[in-house]
Amino acid sequence: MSKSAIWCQWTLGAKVFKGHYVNSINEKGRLSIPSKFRDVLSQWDTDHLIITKSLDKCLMAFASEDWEKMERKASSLSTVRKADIIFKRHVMGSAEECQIDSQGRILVPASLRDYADLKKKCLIVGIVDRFEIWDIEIYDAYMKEALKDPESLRTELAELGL
Amino acid sequence: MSKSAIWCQWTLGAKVFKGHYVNSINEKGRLSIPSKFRDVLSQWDTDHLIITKSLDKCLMAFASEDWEKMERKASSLSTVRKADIIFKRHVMGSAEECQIDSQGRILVPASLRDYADLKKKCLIVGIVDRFEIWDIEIYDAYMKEALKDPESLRTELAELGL
DNA sequence: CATATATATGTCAAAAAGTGCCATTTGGTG
DNA sequence: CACCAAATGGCACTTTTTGACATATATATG
Repeated sequence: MSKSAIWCQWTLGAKVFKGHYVNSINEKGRLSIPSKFRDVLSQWDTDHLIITKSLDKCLMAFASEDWEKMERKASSLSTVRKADIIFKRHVMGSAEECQIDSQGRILVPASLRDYADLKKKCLIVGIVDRFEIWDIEIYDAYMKEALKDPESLRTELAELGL
Repeated sequence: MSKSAIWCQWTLGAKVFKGHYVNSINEKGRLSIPSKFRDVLSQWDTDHLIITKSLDKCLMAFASEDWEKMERKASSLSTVRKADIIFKRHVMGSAEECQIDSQGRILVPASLRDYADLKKKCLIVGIVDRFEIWDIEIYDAYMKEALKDPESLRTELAELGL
């Protein structure tokens, strides 16, 4: 499937994940999914998410349709090439299906909670076809670092036509 | 059999092994299999696993159906080529059948336990048609090393369209 | 061959983790 | 300010995991 085909899909009026939300996770790992995001999910008529580790210290959440695209990509990766295996172990291996309960919450599995070091306040960031879950302090520190050298970031992005 | 044929099988709603779980192995080598994985096994209507050594310092576990695929592949390997023989000795030769008990536990045979250096906390990683069992410290060290240069990993993966 | 030692298995119970439901709080909107 | 929807907190209940202990089986040793 070409990239442009995917892109078309998003331009045809489909709802996408966007925006920043700060929600709290409790001691047992329950976290409310922002209602706007539940709206987005409802267009796939699904009440579950696939949650997995990002390469960054945060989690990624997908609707199952989009997760399957990831799986398809992963299945074409090598079983011996190092980068490929690392990706499969880390990203594919840690994926878990999470049911959204009647009050719009999920239980974030313990190992994922630990990985992203989710404490209390979580930042939920919509990124078109998926969203990320960060511990808010970690996110703040990360962005502070990322924006420390804004000029070279501008240069890189400008090269991409932005 | 082509890769795409295998892939089709997974898209037809079959449950697959996925997710990271941290369980403890006791002094006698007993280890709980995550209940989600037992669900996956139940679709094959089986209560035993084939466990063997990975090329990495961890174990691999298969449902018997999928193990047979491995055996078929192995039987097509050369009897004289070095890599083939090593693979057969190491992976096929060390395979053991483990019964899941009424509480969902297996006894990990001593030789395999030693190989993977399983101490207390084990990480169990679902990888579609099999799962891996790691000592958690070894896994962390492995991933830390693997992710040490995240930028080049990102670059490599980006080249694959990820 | 009898005995000691280690290894394996079965069962029980405590502890930890996950789930469902209801009540309260929060925050936005008219 | 009153209303509504969204988010959170609390509690009871279920399932899963773990630890402990007793019994059984195997292996080694004198």
